[in-house]
Amino acid sequence: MDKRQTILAATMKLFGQKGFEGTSVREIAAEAEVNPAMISYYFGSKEKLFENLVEQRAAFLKGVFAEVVKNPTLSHIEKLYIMIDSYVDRIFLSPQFHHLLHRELSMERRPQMKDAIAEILLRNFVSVKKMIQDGIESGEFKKVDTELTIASIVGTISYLLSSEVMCRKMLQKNKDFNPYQSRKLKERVGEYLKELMRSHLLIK
Amino acid sequence: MDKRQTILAATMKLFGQKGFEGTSVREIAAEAEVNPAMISYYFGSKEKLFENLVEQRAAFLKGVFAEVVKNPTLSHIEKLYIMIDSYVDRIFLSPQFHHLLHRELSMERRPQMKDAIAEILLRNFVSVKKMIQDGIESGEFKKVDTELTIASIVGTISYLLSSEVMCRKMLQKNKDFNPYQSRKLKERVGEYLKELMRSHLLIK
DNA sequence: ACCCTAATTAAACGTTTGTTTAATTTCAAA
DNA sequence: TTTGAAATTAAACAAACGTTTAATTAGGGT
Repeated sequence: MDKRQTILAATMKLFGQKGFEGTSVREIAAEAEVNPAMISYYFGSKEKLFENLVEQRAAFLKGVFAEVVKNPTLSHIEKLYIMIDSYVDRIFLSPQFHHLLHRELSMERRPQMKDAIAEILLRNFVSVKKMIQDGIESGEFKKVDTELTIASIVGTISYLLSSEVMCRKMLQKNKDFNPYQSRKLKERVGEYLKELMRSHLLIK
Repeated sequence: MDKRQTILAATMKLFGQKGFEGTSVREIAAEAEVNPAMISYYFGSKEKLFENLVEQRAAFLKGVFAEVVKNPTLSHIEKLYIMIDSYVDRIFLSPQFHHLLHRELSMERRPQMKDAIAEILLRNFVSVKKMIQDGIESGEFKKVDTELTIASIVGTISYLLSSEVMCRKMLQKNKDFNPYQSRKLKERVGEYLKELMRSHLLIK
């Protein structure tokens, strides 16, 4: 197996759980079952390792929204449904990576990294925004605050999944309920957001 | 002046900016202009210092929602308006503390601290939930997903303010725009959320 | 079988970490 | 003025940190 990938996987796990400064290079090495020196050898430094991780994961989340926007056979609300499902899938797929990005964003260390992350998170922002504005111009949607509407979509998912403890308490679930792996919850969030957006956007 | 308070203020600033593990005791001491040993002297340890900080701030954010719910002269949507304004005020007042709490929540260190934080954040959750449910039973509100509705309110604000960089990029503002201190933005978020909740909750 | 480069290792590097120690200063009560 | 507890300090502590070094191993190309 590829040792670089093994290290990146261990890094993802530990940075996700304990954050960048909360994780030591030695911990990562132990998790990946490699010698600590291998991390410097392959990545140069802990910080470069972080950059590599974000880069790799970001490439994974390539934006496919641009195509959806252009599709002429779909109504605007149908396009939005696709985007909602896409967001829900994405965050449920790797909530820890999502946390990692937002944790980094909310801190005042490594400003260049913050810029890169904002770039990644907003990659699809433009497409969604354009789509909603098209919907408004076409008369299908009400004249809403476009930017904040997007914040509501992503923010709802993000807040709900901000931690397993929090999610369980909010939804009054018992301890063995695993929010991140619950398909039921995922569907519930998707359906809720679509209903929210219907009443928010569609002209009665 | 009270040295304990000086240290707590410095801690708030630095933990907010760089996180718990990202801030050293010596940095805090320098910021507060005290000897590093004073932190152990007054608080015992860095972790206890953190607990003291959260405790102090949490007391500051005491829940006043219970009274609002009982008030018979207000309609349910009016009660919700008050709660929305309260949330907006709260997060805009000290976004860095808000970040600090959520950062800690999203990490798997110090589980007891996580429980305490979830407790604080959900302190008003029950009141809001009850209020929405009352609104549904009285026929004023549609039968919505109560828990996720609350997640939308808090999540929207939280996501928008997740970082100054992010906020500026989302709203396409220039570099000298300070989101956290913009009264205009605060009002915009409040108005947006009220409109969102009107269309989401009120029966046409 | 030889060679060379890449991979891997244990050990050590110099810093920085949170915390403690032991000595000193401060200052109000006696 | 003396006394004693609280406050404050500089220095030192051991442990952990990210990283480097220097030596060794591995393995395909010639």
